[in-house]
Amino acid sequence: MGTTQLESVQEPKYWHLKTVLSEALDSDFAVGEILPNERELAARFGVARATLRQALEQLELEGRLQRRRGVGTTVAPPRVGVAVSTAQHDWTGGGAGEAWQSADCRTAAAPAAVAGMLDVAGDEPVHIVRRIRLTHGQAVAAELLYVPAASVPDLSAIETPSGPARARSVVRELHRLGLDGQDRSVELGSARADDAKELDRLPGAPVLVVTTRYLAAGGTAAVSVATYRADTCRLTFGDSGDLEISHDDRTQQAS
Amino acid sequence: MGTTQLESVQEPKYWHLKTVLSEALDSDFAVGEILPNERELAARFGVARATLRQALEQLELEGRLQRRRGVGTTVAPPRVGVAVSTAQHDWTGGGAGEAWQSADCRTAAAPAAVAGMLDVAGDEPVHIVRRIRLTHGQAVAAELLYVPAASVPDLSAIETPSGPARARSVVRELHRLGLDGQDRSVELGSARADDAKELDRLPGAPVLVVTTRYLAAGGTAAVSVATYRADTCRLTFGDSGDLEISHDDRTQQAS
DNA sequence: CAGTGGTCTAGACCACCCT
DNA sequence: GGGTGGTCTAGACCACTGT
Repeated sequence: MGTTQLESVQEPKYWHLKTVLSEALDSDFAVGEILPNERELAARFGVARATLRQALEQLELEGRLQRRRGVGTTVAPPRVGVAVSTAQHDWTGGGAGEAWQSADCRTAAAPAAVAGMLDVAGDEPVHIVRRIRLTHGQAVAAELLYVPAASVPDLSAIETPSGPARARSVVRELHRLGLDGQDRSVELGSARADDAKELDRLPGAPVLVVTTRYLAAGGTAAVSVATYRADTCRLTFGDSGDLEISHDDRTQQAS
Repeated sequence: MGTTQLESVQEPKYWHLKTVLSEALDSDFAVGEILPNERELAARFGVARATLRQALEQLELEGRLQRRRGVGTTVAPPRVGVAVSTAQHDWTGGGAGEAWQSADCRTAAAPAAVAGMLDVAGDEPVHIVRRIRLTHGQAVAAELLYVPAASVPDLSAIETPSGPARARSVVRELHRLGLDGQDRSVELGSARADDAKELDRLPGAPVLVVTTRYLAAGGTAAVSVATYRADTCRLTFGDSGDLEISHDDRTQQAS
């Protein structure tokens, strides 16, 4: 019959929804504005809530929305550019409005994967420094810095054996070593419970895991595993001075 | 009554499931092995399929599983380290077993965000080169390389106006410019339909979006937007020679 | 064709935040 | 307490892959 097959394509509903919402966000909403709640949105678009949520999840993954339990869904600001640069390094603390905040230090065996990158046995205890990275007052990353005892020989063992003060001591001693180079890798992960708490996210939230091996005196002086909030961060690797991308670069869009 | 509250903690089922599955993968399964299907797994753990799927999704996000419609769920190999280095660059093609494969070239206006990074007007047409990055025969990244006409003045306009041959010409001309530096950023995104197809993933699959601005002769010579499969890739930024991390570093785990 | 993962529904209850 | 997002269920059907 004359049933014109409009929408002949078999595009998933949630994908189409995401596109529609994405365009609505561009035109009808300001940053920080709160959206109608999920039940109402679902009703408005004539889909089940689960389907709507699938679309919202994608938009959150792309950094366009921010959802908080008990509060609501808001339009997210553009992602923050976070420098993970080579030069102005930074176990010192970093520049401008940014900072690593040493939160704690304990001594324990490193996970096998980390022990393998350090030059230590799997069960040898190392200093484990916990740091939080703040940008504009917001926590954007949580880091575990693994430092073999051999890297900080002058560390006075008598001082406070743990806590923030100890953490700062370790970082200070480490800094005196100088730095020959570093190897770094970035991959996608999901937040462990403790990291999630520091980052004000739910466990399992997507994070960018930056693993750095610091080289000094011909060996591996330390290994850092930093988890950055993937929803709000854009990692920048400056190679020639800073740059400010006027970033309305909406990560990806439907074709 | 005497209902002992075992499992008093309020840990989501899918989270607990993920942990259990993760340990099972470590001990009972080999890379490439196929898991029981979702309906059976769900039954075996006494949960709804949707709940099981939530756990599988997380494990896939962390690169531990690979799911293919019509086939099944298999245990994924460790992530591939993909060099996104500073030195041996690489609009030339790259080293060893790796390569960018120029697939196509067309001329059109760049998206607003890209035009802003280039020094061109939003509606000025630029060369858009499509390239695919192969590693061990597998496509790991799809790239769009935006090249203003001004960057490749010697490009003979008469030659094939589009297609792979044209793409290679543009890259060759670009390479003759030399390189003063580059700014790079990495963020999480979701695959557009066309990228997803190249990467053998479904639309919306998580990808690492690497945006690079190539600097030459005091200006921006080109901008590259490359989307890497987040499930299989670990981006490496070597700063001092190569390294081979014996990487059984399982991105993240429950505490 | 049978079997797989992918999408979708219409409910329910829970954990959290605010007032 | 009322409203929000987060979890979970038990189904159904679809799209794709292999044989």
